[in-house]
Amino acid sequence: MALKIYNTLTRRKEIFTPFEEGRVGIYVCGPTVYDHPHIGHAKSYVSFDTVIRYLRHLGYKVRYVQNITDVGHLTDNADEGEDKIEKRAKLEQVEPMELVETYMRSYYEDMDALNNLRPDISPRATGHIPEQIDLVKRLIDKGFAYESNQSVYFDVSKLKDYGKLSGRKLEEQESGARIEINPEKKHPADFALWKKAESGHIMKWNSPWGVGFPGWHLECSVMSMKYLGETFDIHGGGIENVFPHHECEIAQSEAANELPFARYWMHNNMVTVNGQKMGKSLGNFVTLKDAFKIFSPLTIRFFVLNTHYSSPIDYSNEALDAADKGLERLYNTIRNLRERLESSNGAEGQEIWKTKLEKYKNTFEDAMNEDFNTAEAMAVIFNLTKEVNNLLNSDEEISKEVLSEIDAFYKTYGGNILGIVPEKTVQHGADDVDAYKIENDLIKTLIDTRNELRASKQWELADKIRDRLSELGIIIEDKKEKAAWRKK
RNA sequence: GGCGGCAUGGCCAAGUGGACUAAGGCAGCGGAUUGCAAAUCCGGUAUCCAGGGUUCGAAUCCCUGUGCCGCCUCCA
Repeated sequence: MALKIYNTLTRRKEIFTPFEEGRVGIYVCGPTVYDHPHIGHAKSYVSFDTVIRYLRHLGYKVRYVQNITDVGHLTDNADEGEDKIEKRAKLEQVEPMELVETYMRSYYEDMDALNNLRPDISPRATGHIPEQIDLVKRLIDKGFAYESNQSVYFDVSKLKDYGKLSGRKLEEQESGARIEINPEKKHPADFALWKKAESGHIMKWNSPWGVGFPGWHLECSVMSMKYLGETFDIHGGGIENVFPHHECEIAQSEAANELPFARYWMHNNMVTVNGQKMGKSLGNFVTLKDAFKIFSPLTIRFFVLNTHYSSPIDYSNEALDAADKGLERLYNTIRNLRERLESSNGAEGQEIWKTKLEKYKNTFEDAMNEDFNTAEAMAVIFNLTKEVNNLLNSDEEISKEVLSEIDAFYKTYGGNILGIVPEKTVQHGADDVDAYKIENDLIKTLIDTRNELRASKQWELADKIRDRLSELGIIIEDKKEKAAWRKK
């Protein structure tokens, strides 16, 4: 079955065919780094990370470009107001570039924790000013842009299909409904390609039109075409950026190149917090650093992937608790499986499991092929998990081959693709023998003592040890062969 | 005002015309297992916001209504 992607441009699910055989170029709008990343970033970048992981699984050679916006675009109405980065830099009394560095590091720190693979190229807007100026020049030369009071605007009336992504028609827009009309523009929908720097503006560059800075749609056009070509496969971003940001990117790029820009547009939906929209300007956002204090990053990843990328999710402690427990159950099984694998000593393989795993692989891929249906893909993993538990609980001997094939399934599908299964199941367990040697030995001693008590039916004392350990966050499980323990 | 989306069991959430007698997770209930637990397994639990229509057949398509949300300023 072929991979299908919902394309915002055509408003339908389409079979994905790359522009160049075997290769995929994908550009995803990155963050503006003027604050710590929040839970909305987690949704967006976990979703696209999974897309990239899956494309690679299918055998494509993927080039993943995700920009860092380090020029603060403007705080309030269209093309007016203060620069966000400068504003924040003033507040923190640092250089804008110092601020950018701090939050860029913070961003990668959190993305790494979420187990997102780093993009192949992370271009920064300030590193591509000459290219941006070039594009503006080309647009002026072609008659798609005009200079006005040392700023340059894109003339939307010159582009006949402006609005094709968002489905807007110029004449339907109620101009000035929410924003002041800028008298420098010919048409209210015209957007800035280059802005004149007012006095006091710090981040500014020389240009043919005077000292200024680039308009906020420009960088994405420039950097995507520089690294992926004038026409490339997938452009991703948040749904709130369909208009105006992505619409303007298309306008600029296609006007300049006279070629189609991105072929597939993918938009992920938003995060609400306790039912309310979360937005930077609303100030109600949950930073990932705060969320990580309560929930593990992989729990958040699991939570995100449990809903389709194009659906909104509501962040709440209850929802995260549920995700945490589900993930824990999965980890329990994988830990048990791996323990069993270590102590297993051969026996011949059970052919039936080969067939079963084949079936699970196919259903998993069928789900992912349907526009990256991660929720369904995870259901496949849980269905398998139930069967694996049955197998592990049964008295029959299990071959090493079967155990390792199941483990390989978890590693590939749960690990490489979904990114929720770690190589080693350490974080809820006691597998990391070296790092916790004393801890491990102490607990083992207690368990041995307790086993002696149990052997002589001194239940009260045995239970007391179990209860006390439980208070310390250590769960003891009495099994047939030996008692196991794990962290809560 | 314009454009777009959503409404599925107690909660979260897949499914978008026919093996749906509706996946999966969480919670709860009954049972198995256990010295008791934990972990695990088994079982029961929804007719898909309301009304109308199309169809041999609809959660899935169309219309109307109700409710919620997003975009039209920056935002992932």
